[in-house]
Amino acid sequence: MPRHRFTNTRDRIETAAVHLFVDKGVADTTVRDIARALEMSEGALYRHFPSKEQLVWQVFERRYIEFAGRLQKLAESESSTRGKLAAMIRGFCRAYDENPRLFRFLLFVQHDQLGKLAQDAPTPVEAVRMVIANGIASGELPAQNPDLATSLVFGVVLQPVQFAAYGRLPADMGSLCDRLVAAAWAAVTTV
Amino acid sequence: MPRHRFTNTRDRIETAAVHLFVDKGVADTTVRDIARALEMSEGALYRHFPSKEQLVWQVFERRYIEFAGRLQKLAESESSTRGKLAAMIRGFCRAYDENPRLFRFLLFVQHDQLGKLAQDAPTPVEAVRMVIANGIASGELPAQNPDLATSLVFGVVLQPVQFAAYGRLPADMGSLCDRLVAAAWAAVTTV
Amino acid sequence: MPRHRFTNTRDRIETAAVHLFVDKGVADTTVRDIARALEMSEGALYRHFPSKEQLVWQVFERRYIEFAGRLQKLAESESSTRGKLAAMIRGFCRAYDENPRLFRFLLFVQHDQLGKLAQDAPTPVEAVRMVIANGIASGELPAQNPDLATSLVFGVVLQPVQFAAYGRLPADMGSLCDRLVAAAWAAVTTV
Amino acid sequence: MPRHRFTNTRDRIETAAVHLFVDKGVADTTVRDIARALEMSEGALYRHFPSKEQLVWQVFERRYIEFAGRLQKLAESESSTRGKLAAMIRGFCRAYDENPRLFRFLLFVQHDQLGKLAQDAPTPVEAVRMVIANGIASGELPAQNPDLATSLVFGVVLQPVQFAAYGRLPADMGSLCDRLVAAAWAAVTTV
DNA sequence: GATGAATGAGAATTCATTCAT
DNA sequence: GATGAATGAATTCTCATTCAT
Repeated sequence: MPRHRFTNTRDRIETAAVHLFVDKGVADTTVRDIARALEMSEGALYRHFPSKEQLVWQVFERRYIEFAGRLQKLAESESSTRGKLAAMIRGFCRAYDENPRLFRFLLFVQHDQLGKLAQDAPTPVEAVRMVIANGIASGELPAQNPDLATSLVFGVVLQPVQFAAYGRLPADMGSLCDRLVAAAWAAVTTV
Repeated sequence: MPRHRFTNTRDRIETAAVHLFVDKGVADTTVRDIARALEMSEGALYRHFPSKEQLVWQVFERRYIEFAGRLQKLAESESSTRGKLAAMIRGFCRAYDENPRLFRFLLFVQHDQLGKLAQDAPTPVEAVRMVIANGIASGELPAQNPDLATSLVFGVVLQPVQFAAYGRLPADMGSLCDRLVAAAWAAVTTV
Repeated sequence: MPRHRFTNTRDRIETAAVHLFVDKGVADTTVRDIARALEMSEGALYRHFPSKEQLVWQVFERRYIEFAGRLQKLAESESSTRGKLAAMIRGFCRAYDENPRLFRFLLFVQHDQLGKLAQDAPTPVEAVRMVIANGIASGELPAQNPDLATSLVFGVVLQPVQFAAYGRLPADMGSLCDRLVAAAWAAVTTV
Repeated sequence: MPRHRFTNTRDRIETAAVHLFVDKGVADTTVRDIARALEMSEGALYRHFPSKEQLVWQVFERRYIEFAGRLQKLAESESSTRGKLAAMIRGFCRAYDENPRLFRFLLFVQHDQLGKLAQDAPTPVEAVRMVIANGIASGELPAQNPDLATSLVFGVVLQPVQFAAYGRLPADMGSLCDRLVAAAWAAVTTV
């Protein structure tokens, strides 16, 4: 039985790559860096992905959509708008705490990768926006620009993540979660 | 007498560079790109800055500290914590509207450049944090972690800027400003 | 299995580089020149040494110290001062005749590279100086400044090498060797 | 009356250039370096010489031939071969002590410049060689290859200069001069 | 499946030289 | 005569990718 059925090489590559991408930036991480981190030859890496660019993209796409799905599920598990938002924010915090490096990777490369997503791909932004738009429609949230409200929720959640990354806040998002829920709710209900 | 008495070459370079850096990212902007944009030889650029790295850094440092000073002044022009925060947020919106590209440049390169700032250099983060810490001390704001509160303010302001950059929100921050003030205040007063 | 099991690439590079360095000077030899001489890409060269500067240095260091060791051994094989000096001078001549280009390379780049040698690295100069200092101590040589005497020996040996390089003397040092021994001995015994 | 009739700009340039060439090497000395050393613009330098290459060459040629002439005169001032050689060696030492930097410059750039000299240009080597050839013809020197003898004289004189340049011998050649005369004579009379 | 040398297309940077003012 | 910005060619070095073994 091949060993790599359990120690999936592809996953090891992704993990090492994400690690380096976050530490040094994507552009400053060379294929050689990744190979060395894995004690593997450069050529061997190309058996697992077609190009560096594709590696970035594939990791991003998979995880980004996976995360969007998770948020979607969490929203569906609650009935009220407030409950849905709270659940999603908790999902953010948990995702960060589970794998801060991956989370930061998604944040950092967004700018370059977002444009490549299929037009109709599920995204965290869409998931949150949908909940907010429905909340406005149902009267649970005051009338307002749903995009602006969505950006406020993201800002309230992601900025603390950035601060944590720079060491200005403790690395543990879970401990801040309740406060973020409260702040986000306050922000979107105060027009 | 210099060739261009009125069109300062250094400024032209900075403007063109920032333009390209925002569009393509710093790493993907070559010195040749900048030279072409200015219809100037690559070599000529090096009369005006010693390296690409230094160009990025010098633009960042000058503008970042300049902006920090502006925020500081705005805070001092008001007496209440709420007034100070409102003035600063308006300062953010105005700065963005005056030169969205420069603002986004500062946002994008922060990550790499922040560490190079002198330890005691004034920063926007410090300016806001000081106002919040004082507000907590004076009782105008509820007791809370001032760093977390600072991050909430930044999140509420900067995330809409990002959305605007992606076209999800109108480019004009001025029109959103009052709402951002209200949201930020709500976020930092809801513990 | 390496592409060339028997034709060590590193050695081929060193040989070609030395060849060019001697012909055109180090500064006027480009990495491209070396690559072309080897029918190899420039990039490929960098697998074998980290920079042009290091290539020069590594070739110099290895050969220079190797040669110093050879001289040292030759000196030890004789008991009298005269015998030691004669053996060393024969070593010079033989080294030149074996690989005139390498010898001239060492001569030419000395000036820039000598300072990089470890303080205690064995050098040809030290080897000769030691023999002379001992000869003075034992009375085999008249009392005199050992550094000056050392320089006389080097002058008597190396200047003919230079003349040979310019074509003013036959390329074969071996044929001049006995005369050089006699001249060097005369120079250091005539105070 | 123009100032530069006395403070000849051309000479100032040559002096500064030689200084830098010896310190850093010709290739590593930029035109900008020279301009800065003279507090003069780069462009202005080009009024005084047509190219960097020509600057090197012109300094070399002028001084080299001038020096050859000096040696020639010194040889003519003596009647015996021994006297002629002694006078010339004293001329070497004096030339070095007068301007060690210039002397070392001539030594260093020889390799590249010698080939550009007119075939019949007077050189120090020719001057010495002529004296030796005549000495052999007249029987004052034993029969021998005059080129080899010439190289011995040069070696005995120039190697101590090199040692002085590296700090292995005192900078003052004059104090070594008598010894060098004796050593050179011993070397060319011992066949 | 793996290796790592080799490729080739740039990238940043330098610098002698020119030239408008 | 002087200035110094500008040019443009060259140089060192990097790196994603390929491929013979």
